[in-house]
Amino acid sequence: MDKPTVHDIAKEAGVSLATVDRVLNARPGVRTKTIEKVRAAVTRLGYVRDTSAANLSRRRAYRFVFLLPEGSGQFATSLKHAVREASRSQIADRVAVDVHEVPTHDPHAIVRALMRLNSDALDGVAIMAPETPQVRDAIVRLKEAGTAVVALVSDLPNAPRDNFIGIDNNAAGRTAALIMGRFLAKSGEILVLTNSMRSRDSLERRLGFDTVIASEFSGQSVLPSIEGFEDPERIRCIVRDVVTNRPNLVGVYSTGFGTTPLLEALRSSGRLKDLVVLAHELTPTTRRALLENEIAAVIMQDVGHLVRSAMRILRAICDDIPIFDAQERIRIEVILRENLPAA
Amino acid sequence: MDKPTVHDIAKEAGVSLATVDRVLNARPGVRTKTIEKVRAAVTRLGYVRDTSAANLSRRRAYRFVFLLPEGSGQFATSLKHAVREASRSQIADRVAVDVHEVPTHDPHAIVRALMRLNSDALDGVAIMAPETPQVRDAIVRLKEAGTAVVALVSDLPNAPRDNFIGIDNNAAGRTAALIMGRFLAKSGEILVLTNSMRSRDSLERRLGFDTVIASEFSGQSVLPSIEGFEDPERIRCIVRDVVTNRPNLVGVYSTGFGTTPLLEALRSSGRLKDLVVLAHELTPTTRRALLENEIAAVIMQDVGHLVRSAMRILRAICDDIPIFDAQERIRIEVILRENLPAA
DNA sequence: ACTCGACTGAGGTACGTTCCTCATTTATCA
DNA sequence: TGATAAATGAGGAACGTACCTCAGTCGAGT
Repeated sequence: MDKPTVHDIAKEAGVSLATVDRVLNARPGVRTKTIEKVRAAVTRLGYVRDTSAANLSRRRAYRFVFLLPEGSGQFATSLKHAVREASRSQIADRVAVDVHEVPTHDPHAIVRALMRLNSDALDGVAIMAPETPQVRDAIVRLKEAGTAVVALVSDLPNAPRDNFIGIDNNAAGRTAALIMGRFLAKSGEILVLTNSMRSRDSLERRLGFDTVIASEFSGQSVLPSIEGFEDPERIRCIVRDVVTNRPNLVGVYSTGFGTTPLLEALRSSGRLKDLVVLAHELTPTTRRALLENEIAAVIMQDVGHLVRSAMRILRAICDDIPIFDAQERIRIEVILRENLPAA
Repeated sequence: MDKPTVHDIAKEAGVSLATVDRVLNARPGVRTKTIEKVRAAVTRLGYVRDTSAANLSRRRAYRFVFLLPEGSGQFATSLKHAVREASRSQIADRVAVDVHEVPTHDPHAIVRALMRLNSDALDGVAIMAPETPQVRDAIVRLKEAGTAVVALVSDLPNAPRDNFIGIDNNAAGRTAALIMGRFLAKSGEILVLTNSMRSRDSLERRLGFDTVIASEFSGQSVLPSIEGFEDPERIRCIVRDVVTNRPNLVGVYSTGFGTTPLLEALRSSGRLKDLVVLAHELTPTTRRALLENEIAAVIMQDVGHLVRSAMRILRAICDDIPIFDAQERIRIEVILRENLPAA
């Protein structure tokens, strides 16, 4: 009736506890035939290892590093905050997390940060960074040293990362397009502000957006992307320019960072209330803009979920246990003024 | 450097391990002064009890019951599925879950099911049922017997439930209204199909919906609610009637069960594609309708999250440890065709 | 000062697992 | 067939906590 333990397995298989242990932990010195006997007993009794007891016994401690974009961006800040919060919860039981900040726009700095990581004192890494050949090489090295690696927010599909934790950015762009198309009362031009076309997530969002607008809202035309490069002044400048020269502008889609200067520029142009504005990520800026009806909708991913997911997945990889996908799928959330989560 | 243990606390406080144990587990026979000393040591060292070791030691096993609406409704089915799935995950470590199904429309049956529960063999209950005085009394009894009780999906605000796990249904209705209002190209009449005005969640959704339509989309008028009472034939009938007699109908909002017959009736009327239809909960029916562009949007709550949350919260209540709110907040999710989660 | 009861200490066992050591058995090959 | 290595058994200590017993200490009231 009770959950079977290793002792039960030993009895059932007609072997000693030591042998069961050797089999369960893949230690050498057991005949294939004996291994089979133990395996059979395990399935027959439906044994599942008690992870907490196991971790207690082996004094397991997980050491994880989060490699996040440095600086004051609101999204990055909330990510860091989420990491801190998660490390104080039950999920972070027996795990020590370090956050390393790197300037995202500098590929060398990212690689340097990756190289600095000491695989001996490390069990897993969660990386949010654009993919470059050097980054890929650094990840190969980490993997070879036996470190678990997951990509966060922006995928690194050509690197041997164990997992990607984030939304399907193409679908996010498509979703934004659908909302934009249906919210727009009249047809005209749509401005897309991206972070940088080098970063995979921005690119995919733009692609998805264009596809849906083209196929379903052919009355609308999408202007070439503006790259913000995280430079507020640059963004303000360009946006002002577009607003002045494009009287036919009806919508704006901000795919990444830079929503704050964007809104500033639009606000001062006096045309903000006539435009349908969509942005990504719920930050103090976008929250306020939603409440003021300046932004129609925000596409977001739950950073708390993102971080907790990363921790659970890193643990699962370290322990070589299966990942519970349903729990880890990051949703593309659509936030309107009325379903704004409590601050 | 390492995490402090009870031994460290004992040393730090200058008392014996037994005393620390007495204090930590609120056992009698310790002077207030000594309690203080131990408490001080705990905060000074930042001690946190190792829950897995504790549970291992006390051979803790949680026995929970989920009281869910019986029958074939798609939402109820997916809830039950989520319970099964969750009980096979790490969250369900050391917990045994039972699902009891009750006919929701029969208040007596619910009460009978509640009375049948044996508090001695039970640590917690998650209930999804409309609130009636009898239900409230039964919950009072459960609480008095020391059982943890949480309300699921539909709140029981006047019963002494420990917690409500579900969305803010008023906000959900408001969100639906906002989408409806912005999606509608022309003004007209909106039909609202509810489950039953007796059930709290339907009522709140309707209220929120009306408020926002009235205040922000005054061109639209909302027809009196149709109560479906989970009777497909009845729903088909009434909907057919409304569609025929209301040429000015522009939108339909289904707040609960009954979306399948609703869509059937609308489809056969030939007017479906001209209407903006909103529904609740992602089911095979609504999923398909989204893909076919029959439904514009679905408001949903993640049932998997709901169930896992319920389990975590029930555990937390049993162990008398704080609840990690950020993780437990159930989001009002807006699902469009493009951000449909993978099946 | 003595007694009684409340408080405290010391030590043990247990939970299910890991990871030792050491002795013993079994299979394999010369 | 004996030597040798491989496989197995038996047992114990540890992880951090809970909970038990029993003996000892302390303080208050008489």
